[in-house]
Amino acid sequence: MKQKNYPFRAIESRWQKFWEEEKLMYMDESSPKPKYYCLMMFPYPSAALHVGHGRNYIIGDVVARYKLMRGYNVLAPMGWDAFGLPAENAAIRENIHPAVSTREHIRKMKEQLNQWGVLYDWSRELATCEPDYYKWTQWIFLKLHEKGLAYKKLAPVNWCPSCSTTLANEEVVDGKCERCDTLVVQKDLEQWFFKITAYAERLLRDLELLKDWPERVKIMQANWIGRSEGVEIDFRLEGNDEVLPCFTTRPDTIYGVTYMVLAPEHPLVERLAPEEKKEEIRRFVEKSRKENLASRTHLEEEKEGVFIGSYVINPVNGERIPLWIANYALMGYGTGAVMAVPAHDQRDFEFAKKYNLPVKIVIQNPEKTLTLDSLEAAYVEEGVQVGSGPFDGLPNREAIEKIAGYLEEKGVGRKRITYRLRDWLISRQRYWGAPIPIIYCSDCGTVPVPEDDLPVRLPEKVDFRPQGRSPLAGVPEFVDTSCPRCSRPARREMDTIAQWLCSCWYYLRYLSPRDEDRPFDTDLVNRWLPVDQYIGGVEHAILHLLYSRFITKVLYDLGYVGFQEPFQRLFTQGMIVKDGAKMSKSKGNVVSPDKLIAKYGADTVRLYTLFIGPPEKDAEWDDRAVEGAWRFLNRVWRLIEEFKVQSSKFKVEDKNKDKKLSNLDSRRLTDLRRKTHQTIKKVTEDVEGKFHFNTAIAAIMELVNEMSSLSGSEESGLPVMREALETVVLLLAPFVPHLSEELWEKLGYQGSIFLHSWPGYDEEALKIEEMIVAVQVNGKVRHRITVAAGISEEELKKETLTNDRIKELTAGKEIKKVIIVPGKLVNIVVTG
RNA sequence: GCCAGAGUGGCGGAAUAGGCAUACGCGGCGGUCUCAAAAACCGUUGAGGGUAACCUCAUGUGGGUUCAAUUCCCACCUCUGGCACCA
Repeated sequence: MKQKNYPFRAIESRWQKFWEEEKLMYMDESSPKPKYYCLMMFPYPSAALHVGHGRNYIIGDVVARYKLMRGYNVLAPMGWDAFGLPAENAAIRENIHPAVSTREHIRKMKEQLNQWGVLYDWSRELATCEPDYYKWTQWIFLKLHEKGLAYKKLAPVNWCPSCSTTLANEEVVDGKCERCDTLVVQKDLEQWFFKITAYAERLLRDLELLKDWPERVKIMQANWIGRSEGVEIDFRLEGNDEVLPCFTTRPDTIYGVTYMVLAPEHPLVERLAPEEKKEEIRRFVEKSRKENLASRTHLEEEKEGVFIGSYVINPVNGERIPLWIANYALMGYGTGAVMAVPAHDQRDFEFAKKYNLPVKIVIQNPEKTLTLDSLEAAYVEEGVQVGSGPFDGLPNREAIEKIAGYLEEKGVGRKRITYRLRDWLISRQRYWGAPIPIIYCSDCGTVPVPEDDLPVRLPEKVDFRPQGRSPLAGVPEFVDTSCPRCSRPARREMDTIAQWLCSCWYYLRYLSPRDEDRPFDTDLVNRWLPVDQYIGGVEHAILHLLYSRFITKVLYDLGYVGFQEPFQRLFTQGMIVKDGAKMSKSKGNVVSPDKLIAKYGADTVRLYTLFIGPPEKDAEWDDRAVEGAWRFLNRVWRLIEEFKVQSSKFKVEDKNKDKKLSNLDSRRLTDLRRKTHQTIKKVTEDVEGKFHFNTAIAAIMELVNEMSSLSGSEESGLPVMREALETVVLLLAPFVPHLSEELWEKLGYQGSIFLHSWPGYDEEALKIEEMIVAVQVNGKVRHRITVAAGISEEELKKETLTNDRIKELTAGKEIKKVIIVPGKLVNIVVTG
C-alpha cells in the first residue's frame, strides 16, 4: 500500500477560513464566562518574521486556545508598534515614506501570522502610528505634564550620531546605541523628560507583587533602579559659607577623606576655580565631555583629574580638603560630588596613587593589620574604626549608623536614599513619532496643546532623512501656529515622542480601540486588567516593562485605572538560534517559515517549535528535526483513518463507553486506558504550570506509540481505542489546531474542537494492579520483581528476600538493613 | 569585578520536597517494500568488556553528607544573559 501524506494544504486553508468566519477568537463582551486576557508583545513592523519570532506567537496562541477549551472568555488582541526608529530607518533605506512602508510591512506580517494559524481578535487591531491612537499617546503626555511629571531641561544627554537623535539611558547599551551600535556621545540639549525617578521606590517595592514574573526579570529591574541608602553630608567651602553636599553610602569612612572630587559638569566648577587655573580646568572639562560615554563609565579607563585650587572643610574634624575634578565622577548620580577615601575605595585609591594624594586608614583589618606602606589596594572589607575620633573601636557596620546619626544631630548631614535610575528622556529628533503636544509662545511661554485640539497631526510631506535637527523643523505649516492662550503667533515643539511611550499603554486601548472620546474605558479596563498572561522576549525586561509599569502607576494615581501593575503573569520565551547565533540577515542564518510551511504545513512548524525545548530557554533550530514532527502528525492521521476502517467493519455504533469498558478482558486495553488518562494528567499539568509544551508533546507521542502497537485489535477494544484517539486529538488541539479540527470532524463531531471542553482524567483509570519494583543491593540496581500494587512494606520485604535471584545475590553476606521506598524500590544493604 | 541561569549520549533535550539516569525526538546502524533510489514502515542504538547470564564506567572537575546524589553542601572550571568608575 502506498503511504500517503496527509493533505495539510487543504486542511489548513479550510480551517483558517472557518475560524475567521466563525470569529473563534473574537472576545464577546456580554459573555458570562470568566475573562482571560492573553497578551503577546506586539511587533515592530520592520521586516518579515522568521521562525524565532514565531515562537512568541505560537506560545501565545497555544495559551489562548487552551483557555478557550477551558471555558474562558479569552481576549487575545494584536497590534503594531509602528512608530519609531526601526520603521523610520527601514523607510529611509528603502526610500519610501514610513507610512507606506509601515503599512506594507503590517500587511505582510499579518499574512504570516495567519499562515501560522495564530488567531487574534482582529476587530481590535491597532497601530500606534494612526492619529486616532497617537492622539491618546499625546493625551498621556499632557497628563504627565499637568502633574508636573514631564519637564524640559537643558542637560547633557545621550546622542547617537548615526540615528541623529537623543536616546534614553535605557537605550544605551555598553555606551553604544541599542539600534545601530554607534558610540553614543554626550551633548548639551534642551530635552523633555519624564520624572520616573519620582516612582523609583514604588517601582522597586511593587516588584514583590509580581509573584508570577520570572525572577531574573525582577532582578534586572531592581538592579536598574539601583537603590542605595546613605547619607548626604555637607562640606563647607573654605572661605565662604556655601555648602557642598555630597552623597556617600560609607559615612563610616568620613575621617578618612583626603580629597574631594566633582564631576566635570558640576555647576560649581566654573565659579570655584581661581583665575590662574581657569584655563587648565576648562581644557579638562572640554576633554572629558568629548570622551564618549562608553569610556567615561568603564573601570578600565584611566582616571584623570585636575586640582581646582580651592578647599572644603570636613565637618567632623575640620580638616582642609582639596577639591578636584575627575572623569570618574558622574553628574547624574547623587550630587555630582564624591568624598574620596582612598584607603577604602578602589577608585579613590587608584586616583590618589596617580596624583600623590594622601591616604588615611580609618577601618582596620582585624585579621591582618593594615599599614600605609603595605597597602596595595583599597581595603573594602569589614573592620574596626581607627583614627575616627569618638568612634574608634567600633565595628564599622555599627559606625555607619552611629556616624550617620551624629551628622544628622550636628545638622551637617541627612540620611538619604539615591537611585541609579535617571529620569526618562522622552523627546526624539526624528520624524516618525507622535509630535510632542507643546506650543512655545513668546508671551505665555511653554503652553500645552488643549485636549480638544488633539491630535497634533504629524505632517505627511516631510523630508524625513536625518540631518541633525528635527525633520519637522523644515515644515513651516507645522511649526508656525498660534498660542492657545493669547492667540498670538507661536511655534510648535518640533521633537517627537519616543516610541516607548506608545507601547506603554496599548494594552489598555485594546478594550475600546475605536473610542473617539477617551483613550480607554476605565470600567472595561478595570474589569479586564491586569493582563492575565503577558508573553514576550526577555530583551524588553527593562525598557518596555519598566516604562509600562511606570505609566500604569501614574494613571492609577490620576484615577484612570484601578490597578497598580499592568501584567499579572509574565512569560519570557527564549531565543531561537541557528548555528549558535541569533538569526540575522547579516549572518545569513535566518530560517524563514514560508518554505517550511509550504513543505510540511503550519501544524508541523508549530509542533516542532514547541517541541524544540523548554520555551523559556534558548534553543537551536534544526531543519532536519522538523521531519520528526511531520512524521508524527502523519502517524496520527493514519491511525484515525485505520480506526475508521476498522470500526465500520465491526459496525460499532455504541457510544456508551462505560458499558463496553466494564467487561474488558484484554489487559493491553486496560493499559491503554490507563495511559490515556495518565497522558491527560501529564499534558494538563505541563500546560497549566510552566508552559512545558515539549514534555507535554512527548507524552502525547508516547500514547500514540502505544496505540500504534495495538493496531488490529478486536471489536471489544474499539471504545477504548476511540477514547484514546479522541484524547489525542483534544490534547493536540492547542498545538496543531488545523489537523485537530479536521480529525475531530473525522471522528464524527460537528463544530469547532475549541468549543469542546478540555478532557479530564479518571482517577480510577490511573490505578494499577501490579507494579515492577527495582531491587538494589548496596545502592545498585541488581534485579526487578513484579508485585501487587497494594502490597504492604512488610510483604514486599518478605517477597524480596525470598526471591531466588536475590538470595543468590546476597548469598554469604550479612544483611544489615533493608530500605523500602513504597512503590519504587527496595535497597538491601549487606556487608562483605 | 558583581548578580542571575546553565553544564546530562553523536545532537535537541527528559528525570531534581534524594530513590530504576538517558523519556520523547533527531541522527546512526540493520531490515521490509522497490529493478534501484527516495519516502514510508519495523527493529536497534550511552561507552567499554563478555558466547551468554551479566559486569564495570558514565550527568563539567574535585571533595563531602547519605543505605542511595544529575538532584543537597563546600571549593573550582566553562558557557550564556544582565549590570558595571552609581561614590
